[in-house]
This record gives sequence, C-alpha cells and structure tokens, in this order.
Amino acid sequence: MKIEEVIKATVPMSLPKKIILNIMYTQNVIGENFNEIVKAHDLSPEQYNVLRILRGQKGKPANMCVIQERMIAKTSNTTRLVDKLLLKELVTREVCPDNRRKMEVAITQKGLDLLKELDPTIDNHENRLAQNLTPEEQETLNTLLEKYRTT
Amino acid sequence: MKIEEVIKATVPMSLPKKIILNIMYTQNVIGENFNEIVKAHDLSPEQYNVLRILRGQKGKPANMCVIQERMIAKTSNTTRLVDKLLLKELVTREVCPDNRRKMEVAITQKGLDLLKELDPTIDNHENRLAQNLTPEEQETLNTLLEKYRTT
DNA sequence: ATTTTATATTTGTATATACAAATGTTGTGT
DNA sequence: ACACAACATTTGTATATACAAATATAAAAT
Repeated sequence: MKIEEVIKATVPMSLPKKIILNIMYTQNVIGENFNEIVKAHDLSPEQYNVLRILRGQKGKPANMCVIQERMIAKTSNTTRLVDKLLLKELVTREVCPDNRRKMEVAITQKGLDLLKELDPTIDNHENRLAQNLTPEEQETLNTLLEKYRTT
Repeated sequence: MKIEEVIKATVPMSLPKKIILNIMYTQNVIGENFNEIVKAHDLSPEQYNVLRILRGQKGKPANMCVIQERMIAKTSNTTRLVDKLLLKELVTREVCPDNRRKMEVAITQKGLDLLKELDPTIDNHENRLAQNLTPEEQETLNTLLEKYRTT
C-alpha cells in the first residue's frame, strides 16, 4: 500500500516528504507487531531491548551508559527500565567496585531463558516482513537507509 | 554509519534484523529533528500532524475518525490532541449538525499562519535528509519500504 | 588538601501514550 | 414504539517518555 493511501493524502507530496512518512509509518507497523510479541511475556519493547543488549555482553556486565548508547531510542530512561527488569528478576544490578559511580547490570539465567523462549517468535516476525523483498532488495533497503541518514 | 556501529553490536545480525533496527533508528533520527522544529513553536509532533491533516481538508472540516485514520500513529488520542489545539486557538470544534455523534474540527486562520511559518523549516528538514540520495535512490527507497510492509 | 569540573546515575515532574470502559447518538429488527 | 446493536467520541487510569534538576563519586586544577 502506497503511503499516500495509508494517510489518505488529498494533496500531492514531494518525494522527500513521502520518504519520511513512509519510514515513520513502517516503523509503526513494525512496532505494533513487536509490541504484541513482547507484551505476551510481560515486557515492553524497551525492556526487551535492554535484555537483548545484556545478552550481547556474553556474561560481562554492562553499566548504565553502555546500555544507553546501545539502545535505539537514545532518550529512554535506563534507570527505570532496569528497575522493572530487576523486579522480575531478569537482571542483577550492583555497584561497580572499581568506580562507585557506575552500576554493573547483568542478565540472569531467568532473563536468558526468557529471551531464548522469545527468539523464534522475534526471528519469525523479522523474517516475515523481510520476505516481501528479495535478498538483493533487502541489501539495497539496508544500504539506502544508512546512506539516507548520513549527516 | 552502519546500524551495527550505531548500536555497537557485539554479535553478527541477520539482514532482516538489521533492516528492522535500521528503520527504527532512522525513524528516531528523523523524529528528533522534527521534534525540535515543532517544539520551537510549542507544538508536539502529533499536534503538528493534526494541523497538517486539517489543512489538507482545504476548508472542509474533518471529524475525529477522519483525523484518526490519516494519522501515522494510529493509536494517538485524537480527542486530547484536539483539546490542546483548541486551547491555542489553532482549530475549532463543533458538533456536526447532520449527526450529533460526530464533531467537526477545522483549522483556524491562526493555525494556517502557523503552518505557513513552519513550512520552510519542515521542507528543509525533509530535503536535507533526502539529499544524501540521488532522485533514483529516493524512488527506490520509497518503493522498497512500501513493498517491505506489504502484508 | 581543597575547590572546581566532569562523569554516572537517579529522581521529580509534567506530558504523552495505550487501552479499557463509559457516554451519548443513530440505525435496525421485531 | 421499543429493545438492541453499531458507531463516534470522550474519559479514566496506569504506564511510559522527555527533560531538568539533584545526588554521588572521581578526576583535574590550584
């Protein structure tokens, strides 16, 4: 469905404007599905994201600003996200012995188990959308997005 | 900048996953800039969006569900967005005489003036990002995004 | 050693969002 | 006409987000 149909545009739009609306709307479509998946396991998308980052650390704990800089939405409130994950015992949080300003956050076995349980559904979601494109088109889309946002 | 660098990925990712992260992150970059622009005029991005929709009506008022279906984020609370715009006298809201369930929302001259003032900055923002791509690449990006989210 | 500056995280608060329930109105079937 | 379903919008509420200010620690400057 063309973006003009999605927003039922009444006036013609420039190509740059269409691109922006297209990206915004596509993100929304992705987000809605993603939200449903993680919500079924009592996670918010951002909470899932933090767990994913911590798993990527492969056992090494991450401090708050490392988590922050790896998140997609750079303005998320990491403290409160980690608070929520702590309550569910999906992560641990301790003061860093080398630098008492920093916190060491690590994923627990329970957190790893939850991610493992979610993995197939998430992968499926990612692949289902990408299947609309050939592998070459997928590469092109990826490259164009990166080029597009070059400052 | 490649998406792997943006989120400082420690493990290799599938192409479908990269595309999703790329779209989410690009939307974030766009959104941050856009937010700054409209915030300088005391609007939220969604408030701007409603004004834009109303201008597209060319004088004809729109009722709430028409506004809703033209928005990018389909879960926005249109009532409260219009409340805010009313307070600033950027729109009017009256009960529809033909069907008292419906409301007729229209943009005021003050609203039109505000949009006109914002237009060059918004266009500039849209064009600046698109300039990183050739016109052909812009077309391709647009087409691929639409194909990507085909259900 | 003490003040200043920079860093890391947390907290407060106002606003926004998501989603269910409530309200009021219109259309339909009997 | 009356009951009931469908529709359009609003309201309540819990949670999330954005952003500034506060707190605590460490590093640098004097």
